[in-house]
Amino acid sequence: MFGLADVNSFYASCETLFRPDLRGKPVVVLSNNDGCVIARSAAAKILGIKMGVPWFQIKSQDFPESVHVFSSNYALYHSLSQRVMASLEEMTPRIEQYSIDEMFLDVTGIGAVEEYDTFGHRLRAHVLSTTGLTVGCGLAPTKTLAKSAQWAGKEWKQFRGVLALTPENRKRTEKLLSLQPVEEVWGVGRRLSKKLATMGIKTALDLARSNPALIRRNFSVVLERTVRELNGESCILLEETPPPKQQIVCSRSFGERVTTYDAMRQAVCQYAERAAEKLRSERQFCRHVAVFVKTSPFTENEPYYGNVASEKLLIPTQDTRDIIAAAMKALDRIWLNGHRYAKAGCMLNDFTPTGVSQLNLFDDTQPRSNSNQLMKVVDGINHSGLGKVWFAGRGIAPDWQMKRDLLSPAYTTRWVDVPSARLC
DNA sequence: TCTGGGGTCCTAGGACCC
DNA sequence: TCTGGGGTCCTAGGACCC
Repeated sequence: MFGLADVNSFYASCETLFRPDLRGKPVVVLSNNDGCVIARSAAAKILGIKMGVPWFQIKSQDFPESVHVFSSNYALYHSLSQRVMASLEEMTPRIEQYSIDEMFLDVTGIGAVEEYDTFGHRLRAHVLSTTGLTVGCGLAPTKTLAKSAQWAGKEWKQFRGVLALTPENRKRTEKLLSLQPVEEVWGVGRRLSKKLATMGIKTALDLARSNPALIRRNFSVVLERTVRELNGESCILLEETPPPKQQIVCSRSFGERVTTYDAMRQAVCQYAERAAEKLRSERQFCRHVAVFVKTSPFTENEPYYGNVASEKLLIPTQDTRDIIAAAMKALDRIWLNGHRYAKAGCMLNDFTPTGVSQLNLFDDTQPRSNSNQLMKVVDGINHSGLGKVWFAGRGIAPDWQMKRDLLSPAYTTRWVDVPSARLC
C-alpha cells in the first residue's frame, strides 16, 4: 500500500505560515521574474485567478478583495518542505520525496492495525501540529491509484482531505474512477487525453478497462503501465533514494532583455558556474556542456531566434573553469547581434562518477592539477554562510538579474529574518 | 514593458558495425 | 520483379510530471 501526502496550495501556504494576518485571504505566488501565477490560496482560487496566467495581465484587475502577491521564495519553500518530510517520516519511515510538496509513503501493513482512513487523518493532524501546514492524503495499492485517491479527497469536501482505496473494496475504487476525468489521471496529460477521447476513453475507469496491449500499440509502454496501475497492479515502486541525475540545467529569464554580447557572456558564465556547483553536489563529472539562448516567443513584430550549441569534453570534469570555458565556446557559436534576448541557460549531460578516463591515458590534455582542492575551497566558502566567492566573468549586480520585487523574508533560513513573538 | 524552471522517459530514425 | 539480418549507439522530438 502506498500513501501520497501533498501539501495544500504549498507555496501560498508557506507565505501565510508566518503571516497569520493573511490566513483566509487571497494570496498568490509568482514564478521567477514575477512572471506567472504559480500558486494560489483557496480564497485566490475563488476570485477566479487561474494557474499560469501572466501576472501583468491581471494585476490591475478590480478584485472584490485585495490580493496579496509574493515573488517565489525558494529558500523558504525548500526549508518548509524538509520540515514536512521530517514530520511524515516520524509516522512512516519509508518515504520518497516526489516533488517539493508531495511525498509517497510506504503504508504496507498499517491496515492490519487500523483503518487506512483513520491513519490518514492521524497523519494529517500530525503534520499540521508539527509544521503548521495541511496535507491531503491518498492511500491505495498503487502510486497511480494513491494519486487518484488524493485527487478525490481534495475534490469532495466530505472526505476532509483523506481517502483510502483498498484492494478489498474494488467497488469504491471503480466508483471513484468512473467520476475522474481521464486527464486527471497521473501520467495522462492534455495530448494523451485528446487522443484517448477519440477512442471513447473519457474517464479513469474507461482507461482502466481498456486492453493493455491495445494501449501499448497505440501509445507506449508508459500508458500501459498506467492502465495496469489503475487495476491495482503495482508497476511503479517507491524510490527512497533518488537515482543519480542524468542532466543538470540552470536557466533563467532575464529581468531585462539582454542585447549585448558582454551581458550575455556574464549571464551564461553565471549559469555555468551554478550548474557546475550542482554537479559537484551530486558528486558527478560531466563530458558534455550545452548552452542555449532565445528571444521571447511572445513578442510580435520581432523575429524569434533561439539556438543551442554544445561542446564535448575530452576529460570528464566538475571544475567550474572547464565548464565556463566550454560554455563560452558554445555561446560564441550561436550568438547573433541585433536580438533582444529573453532567456539563456546552461545544460550539463553525459555524467560519470569519476574524472579519470582510460581513453585519455596517452592524450596530451591532462586534467588541471589541484582542481579538486580549489573547488572544495570555493564550495566551502560559499556554504560557510560567511561570504561568497565567484568567477569574475559573471560580473557584479548586472541589469538583467532576475526580478523578485515582492519577496518575503527568509523566515527559517536567515537569522535577521526569524520572526519574533512579543508578549503584550 | 511584462509570459518560470527543472526534470524524466520513450520512440523513431539515421549512422554504423559485422 | 526480385537487393539480408541483426545489432548498437546517438540524437531529436514528443509526451509527461511538479
